[in-house]
Amino acid sequence: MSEDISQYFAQFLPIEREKLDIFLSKFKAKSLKKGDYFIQEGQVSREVGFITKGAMLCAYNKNGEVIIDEFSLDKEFITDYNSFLTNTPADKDVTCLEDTELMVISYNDLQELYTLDAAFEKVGRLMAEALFMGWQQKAKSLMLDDAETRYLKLISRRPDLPQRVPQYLIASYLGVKPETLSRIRKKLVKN
Amino acid sequence: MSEDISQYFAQFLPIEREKLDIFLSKFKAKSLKKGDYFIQEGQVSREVGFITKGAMLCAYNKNGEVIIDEFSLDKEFITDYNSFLTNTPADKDVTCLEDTELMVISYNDLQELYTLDAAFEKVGRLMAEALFMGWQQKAKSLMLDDAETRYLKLISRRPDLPQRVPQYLIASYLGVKPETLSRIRKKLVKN
DNA sequence: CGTTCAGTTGACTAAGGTCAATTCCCGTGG
DNA sequence: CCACGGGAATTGACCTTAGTCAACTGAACG
Repeated sequence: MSEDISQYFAQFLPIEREKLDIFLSKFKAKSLKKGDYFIQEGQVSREVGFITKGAMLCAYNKNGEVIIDEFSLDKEFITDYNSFLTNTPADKDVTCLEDTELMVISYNDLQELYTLDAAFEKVGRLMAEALFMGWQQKAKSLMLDDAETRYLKLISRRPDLPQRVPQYLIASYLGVKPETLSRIRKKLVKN
Repeated sequence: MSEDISQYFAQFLPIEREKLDIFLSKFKAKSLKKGDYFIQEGQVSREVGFITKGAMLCAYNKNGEVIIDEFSLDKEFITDYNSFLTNTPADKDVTCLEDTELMVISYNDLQELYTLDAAFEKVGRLMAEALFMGWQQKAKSLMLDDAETRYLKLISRRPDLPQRVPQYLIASYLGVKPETLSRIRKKLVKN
């Protein structure tokens, strides 16, 4: 629903209803089934998606091995921004862990909005800044935290994750093997 | 010199000379000595710096241990963007590895520019997008690459770095101990 | 009921960390 | 000009920790 996107923006950005409606009018609904690709490595990502319902997975492929970059659940934006912004092939896969409903906006529509009104340019800037700070936090955690700490942070940030995704994918996200995550969890319940 | 900033923007952003001059007029020169702080953990960063000459170091403090986040050399922007953008205390130190000359712009001046003209808003968006993609690349490398690969990437990206900074700081950047970097280097020359 | 696959557990291995000793480099002062 | 001192870098011996491999358990599904 468009209302979900409205609420998402309202939480961090004051924008007039009228302009918000123009913005929302550019989004189109998209339905994907569990296992479907939203973005495939090597192809250019030409749209940004907003997940209204469902769960998706960003993953790198390291010579055969799947490395989870991020889980994206309801009420989040998703794309390969690098591919989207620079019109170059994506370096990751984005797939659906569950049947997923999206609202998508195309690159061209977004650029058109930017030229239309400085308010949209500002939305773009604030979103880029927010994304940027999120990635910075992620890099910081990768530099400073061990797997156990990152596990605890992940489940506190996304408490429903263990119910929705298999544990071996969480292990991949943490950068450890499933056996190691199993041992981390065992140690945690003992304490 | 202002000209360095002009060139920096020219390389990735078309902006009219007139507007660029307004932008540049907001920058002030700042000189720091080797060892000086540009940003101190716990204090709010209220300005963005552009290094015209010198070398700086972003570092986290992990209970006493220094963890290098990034080296910043000539012709680069620098601040704790998270602190700068959200007006919250910085979570890292930024110090000078060498005597350093900067051009700095304040948060208020930057926000004023944003309201002045959509062109500035656009500059802000493009810079945020560029920063964002840089951090994404960094996180990707932290997830996928081992210390040896990250070392090779670092010295190919910044060939002069080994001459300018001690090796134990590079080890810290790579997330390994000085002994380990020494062994990595030994192995590399043998091959 | 049996197959399948995720998750757990144990034994072993390998890679990086730790600690200590030694060498190298460079600036300072005799 | 050379000797010395101190921090950086290297090297070796040992230890800790996560990875590997294999066996086993358990829940889900036909």
